[in-house]
Amino acid sequence: MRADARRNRDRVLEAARAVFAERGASASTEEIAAKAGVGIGTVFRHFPTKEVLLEAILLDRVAKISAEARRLTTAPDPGAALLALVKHMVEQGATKRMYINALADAGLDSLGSRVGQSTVGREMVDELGALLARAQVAGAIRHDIGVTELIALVVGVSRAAEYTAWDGGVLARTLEVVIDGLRARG
Amino acid sequence: MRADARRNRDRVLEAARAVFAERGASASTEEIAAKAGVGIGTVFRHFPTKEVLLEAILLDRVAKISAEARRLTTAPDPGAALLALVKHMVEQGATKRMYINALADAGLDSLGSRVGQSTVGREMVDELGALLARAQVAGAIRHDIGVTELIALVVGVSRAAEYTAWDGGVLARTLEVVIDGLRARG
DNA sequence: TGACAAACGGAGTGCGTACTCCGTATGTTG
DNA sequence: CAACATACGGAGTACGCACTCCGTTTGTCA
Repeated sequence: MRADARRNRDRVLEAARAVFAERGASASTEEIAAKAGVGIGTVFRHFPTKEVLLEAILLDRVAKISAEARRLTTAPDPGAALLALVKHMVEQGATKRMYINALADAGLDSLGSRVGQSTVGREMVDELGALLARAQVAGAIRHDIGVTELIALVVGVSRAAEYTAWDGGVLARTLEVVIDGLRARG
Repeated sequence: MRADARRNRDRVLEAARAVFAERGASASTEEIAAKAGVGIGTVFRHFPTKEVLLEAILLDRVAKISAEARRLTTAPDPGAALLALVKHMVEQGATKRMYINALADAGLDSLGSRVGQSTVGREMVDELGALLARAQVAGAIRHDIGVTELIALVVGVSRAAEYTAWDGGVLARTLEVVIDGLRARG
C-alpha cells in the first residue's frame, strides 16, 4: 500500500469520526472529504459505501467499550465496577452520538444489525455480561435483568440526552435514578 | 371552507399520523398523500410545509398526554398515579415514535423547539410538574428530580425501545428499573 | 531518473424527495 | 341550472446527496 494512500485513509477515518459525532449519521460524505482535506473520490475508494465507513467507526467504538469492560472484570468491587462503566458509557454517549448508536446496534441480534452480528459486537456483549453476572453474584445488582436491559438503559439515557439542551446536572440526576434502580433492593 | 376541503384535511392528518408513527419523521410526503387517497398538491395546500404537518400532529399528542395528566391529578394515590402515567407514556411511545418525539421536544426550552415553546407544550410540562410534586409530597417519589428528569427518563426508555427488536418482557423489565429508581428510598 | 502502477481530485450522474404550478373538476350560491 | 370561486391532481422543478469515471498526479523501484 502506498504511503499517501495509508495517510489519506487515516485522515478520512479521523474526519469521519469528528463529523459523524457532531452531525450524526446523516452527515454528508462531502463534508467528511472536505474536513479530511481530500477529494470525494478518495473517500469512496477507501470505503466503497458510506455504510462501510460508518461501520468501521462503530466497530472501533464497540471494541473500546469491550476493552474497558474486560479491564474492569478484575476490579475488587464488582458492583462499583459495573456502575462506573455504566456512568462512563453514558457520559461518552451524551456527547458522541455514534458511540451510543454502536452500542444500540450491538445489543441487537436481529437481521439488519451489522455491529450486533460482528465478532467485536458479540465480544462486547459477552464482556458486559460477565461484568454484570459478577456484580449480581456479589449482591450489588438486582437479579431480574440481563445484558439487554443494561444496554437498553444506557442507550436510553444517552439518547434522551441527545435531544435535550441539558446542563450536566440533569444528566447526572437522570443517571442517578437509573443507577439506583439497578441496585439490588435490601 | 368547502366540505371536500375539510374532509381531505382530516384524511391527510389521519394518514400522516399513521405513516409518521410507522416510518418515523423521515417518511415521504408522497406516501402520506397516497395513504390519504389525495394528490400531493392537496397535502401541501393544507400544510404548506412538511414541518407544519408534523407539528400539528405532535401538538395533538402532547395535548392528549396533558389531558391524561390532568385527569390523574385528583387520583387518590399520587405516587401510583404518576408511576401509572410514566408506564402509559412509555408503552405508547414504544410503538408510536411521534408520541415520544413530541414529548422530548416539549421538554426543551431551547430555541428550535416548536412544541416546547407552544402553549400546549408548556401546559403539559406544568401538568406533569403538578403530578410529580404531589407524588413527592406524598413521599412516594424521590425529591431530587424535576419534570425535566422525569421526561428524560420516559423519552430515554422509549427511545431505546425504538431501536431494539424487543419482546415485551425486556421493555417491562427496563421500565421496572427506572420506576424503582424513581421511588423514594426508605 | 525513467517508467509504470497506484492513487488522486472533483465534475458528472442518478435518484429520492420537498415543494410549485396550472389545467381540470367540484361544491356553492343565487 | 348557470356561473364562479374554491379545491383538486400530479407532472414538473430544484436541490441535496451517494456514488462513478477518467484525465492528471504521485509514489515506488529497477
